[in-house]
Amino acid sequence: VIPHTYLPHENVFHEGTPALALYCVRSGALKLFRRLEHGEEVVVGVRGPGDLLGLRGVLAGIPHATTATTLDRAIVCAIPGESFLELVRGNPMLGYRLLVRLARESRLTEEELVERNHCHVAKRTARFLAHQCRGEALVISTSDRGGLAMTREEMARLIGTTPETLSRTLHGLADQGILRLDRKEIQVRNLPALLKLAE
Amino acid sequence: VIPHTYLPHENVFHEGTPALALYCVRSGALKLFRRLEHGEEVVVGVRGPGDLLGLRGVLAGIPHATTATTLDRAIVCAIPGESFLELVRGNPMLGYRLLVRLARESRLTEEELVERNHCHVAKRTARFLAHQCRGEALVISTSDRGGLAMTREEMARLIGTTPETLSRTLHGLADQGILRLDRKEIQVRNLPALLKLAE
DNA sequence: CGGAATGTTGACGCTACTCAAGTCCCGTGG
DNA sequence: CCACGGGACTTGAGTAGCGTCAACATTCCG
Repeated sequence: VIPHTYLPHENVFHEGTPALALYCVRSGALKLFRRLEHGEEVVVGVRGPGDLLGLRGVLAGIPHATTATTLDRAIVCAIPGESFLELVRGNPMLGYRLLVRLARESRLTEEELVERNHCHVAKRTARFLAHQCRGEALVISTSDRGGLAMTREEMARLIGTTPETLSRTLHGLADQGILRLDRKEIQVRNLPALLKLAE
Repeated sequence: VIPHTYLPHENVFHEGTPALALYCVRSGALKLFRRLEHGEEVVVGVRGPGDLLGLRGVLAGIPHATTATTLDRAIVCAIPGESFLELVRGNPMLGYRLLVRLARESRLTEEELVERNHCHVAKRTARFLAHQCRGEALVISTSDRGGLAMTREEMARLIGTTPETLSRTLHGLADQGILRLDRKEIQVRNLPALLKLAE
């Protein structure tokens, strides 16, 4: 119940630590990821305003499965786990609504992960870009208008690939006239085509 | 609340159909899978006794995301969705326990899917085999003792690969003396080594 | 201005899929 | 009983997609 402002690239909680609290995103965006033995970072999802983080750990009484890191400036409220659990136990209607929410969320996560297994990088990239520029045409990269500021490295990880492959993919899209690449900015020139690639 | 016995390879419910009921597995095993545009079948999980199927669809009031098909003979109880929801609404403790269960389940699913993205076929195969022969040494294939009866095709789909690749992988393990392959049966000759591959 | 971080590009290799022969097993029917 | 046919399984050759490594260009920033 205590809002806190995080800077970009701060951890809200860390994989493997006890789930002592749950977090409610007020503004900004965060990524949830796991780290493999290899050290590689696997992004499991991106969350924004209205989303709850760490819910499953708190409910199941197990450590957080993922690390939550801010993508940009974000305001996040921490809710102590114990008092939250008491609240839920004392408030059936809240419990029910959480149940519905968790069911929905769980399905979405499953969908995303299955998609990541079976879609090519080009499609995932198109989807990512389409999702960033909701209806509009400007996205990303050390610019501060419209989209997030992020490096190719970060973008690649969100999409689930490497910077090299992402670079090739983006330039491929640019060659088709779908994007316009300028080191600081990715401009969508042909949204319908992008959406078609994203299917 | 009506138990029903299914034969192997019967569908309990089908992806895309309204989630009118939820199902409780009494005995046997089922696979949950999605079908992609391509027509390809993606197995999302395997469920056994004590597991609930279709929970998320019923709770969220959306169609089933997956198809549930029996792997062998299975007894499954159907619980009408509406009466289940009323039961949950009228029974906070039940709701709370479901919440915990869903949280756990959701995490396990996530883990499995992430693993599938990032482990090689050999490792996933080893894991599958190790999971089948819980501590013992015999598994699978038109035999009826110990494991399930299934074709290479089915096994491949559960592991998330093709029959050809699975065949090569199995014979690779056999060459290392870890397995003994006989058309009707896969025999584990070196369980520790198998477990080490499965990590 | 120089060094570091970031982005781009090329060459290469690896994993696993696809396609296409086979081979083996089994049940069927002559 | 044997020949046959079909399905499951195996094996090989070819290939696609993408990651890795390395060289290079560019920008940022002290």
